[in-house]
Amino acid sequence: MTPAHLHPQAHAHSPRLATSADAAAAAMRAHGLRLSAARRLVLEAIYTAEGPVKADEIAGGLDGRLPRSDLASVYRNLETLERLGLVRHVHLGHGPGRYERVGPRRDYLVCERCQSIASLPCEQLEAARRAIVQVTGFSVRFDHFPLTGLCPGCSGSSEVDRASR
Amino acid sequence: MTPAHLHPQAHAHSPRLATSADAAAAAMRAHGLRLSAARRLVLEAIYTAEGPVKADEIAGGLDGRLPRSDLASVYRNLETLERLGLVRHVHLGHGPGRYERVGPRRDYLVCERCQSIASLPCEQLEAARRAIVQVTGFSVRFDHFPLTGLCPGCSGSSEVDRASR
DNA sequence: TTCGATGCAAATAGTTTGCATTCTA
DNA sequence: TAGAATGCAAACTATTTGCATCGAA
Repeated sequence: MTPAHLHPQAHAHSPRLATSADAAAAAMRAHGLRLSAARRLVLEAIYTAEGPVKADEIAGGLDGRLPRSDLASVYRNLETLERLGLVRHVHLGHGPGRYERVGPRRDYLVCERCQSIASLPCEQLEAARRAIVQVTGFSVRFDHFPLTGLCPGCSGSSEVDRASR
Repeated sequence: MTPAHLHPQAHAHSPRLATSADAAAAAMRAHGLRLSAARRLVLEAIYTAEGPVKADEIAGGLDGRLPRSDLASVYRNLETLERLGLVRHVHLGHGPGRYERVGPRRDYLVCERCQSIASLPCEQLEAARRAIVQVTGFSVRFDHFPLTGLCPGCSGSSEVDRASR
């Protein structure tokens, strides 16, 4: 039903996708799965987006950057790709999950006052994780649920400001 | 704003509730709100339960320990009580939120392999929070979304065990 | 020419909202 | 007795599932 727009210059325009598509194709074959157009599209979306994206954003075609697709299939494919280790999902607060490619992991910090989001490579919080394993015995990660709190700006503000919301 | 807090048993049947009910009544009056039966019931559930409880568990009457009530009203009252600072909610993973009384805060650690849950007073992870504010400038808390990772048992297990699920 | 994957619709889980009725202050 | 709160139903958001059809290998 929507075959035509998928194949054009994937190589010229999406270098990173080309690579991931290869990796994906390999993973697919290794598991006896098919690399369908819809599947390729989800991968393309994950690699086109700057950060973690919502399923409905993928289905919506990322603001016209990609063709739209069926939401249920998007979810099914995200699950498949997660199982294959090509994609993972994170939470940046309440609301829908966000999906991103598996790669260098980042931790996300969400300000509960101004909602600003910061992120940084996981390694930078290694000391904090060590402090936690030392006290609790748990080897924790900060990269699935968000770290919430006050951003530098909001934690520095006055009591009056803080009371205003 | 949060006056009468932790008095030991004042009355025979619901010692902790009696106190919280007083605090609640005060907070209600201070905001021109009414302390209705349904509202009292939600508070009673929060103080009866051992840990954080789901809205539908409250509506269900905590396994017969309390009368059942309407789920929508439970949600409305939880929201009200949260606004008044008597209740707060946490997440212990995917799935429904859990509600607990405001009081000494605890952080929750969830094992992503065996699903076991541990908790400890927030203060015990102060060093970790300091490490994070030092690197990021964010003053984070670990008590709203769970800390996930591997519990002592699961992180110590062999590759073979780990591969089995 | 299979059977895995799709697309649509319907189901499910968690939570919120509209509204006529009830009950607290 | 005014209007806050209830209870029921319906809406809503996020996600999953059933199923007939389609298409990649």
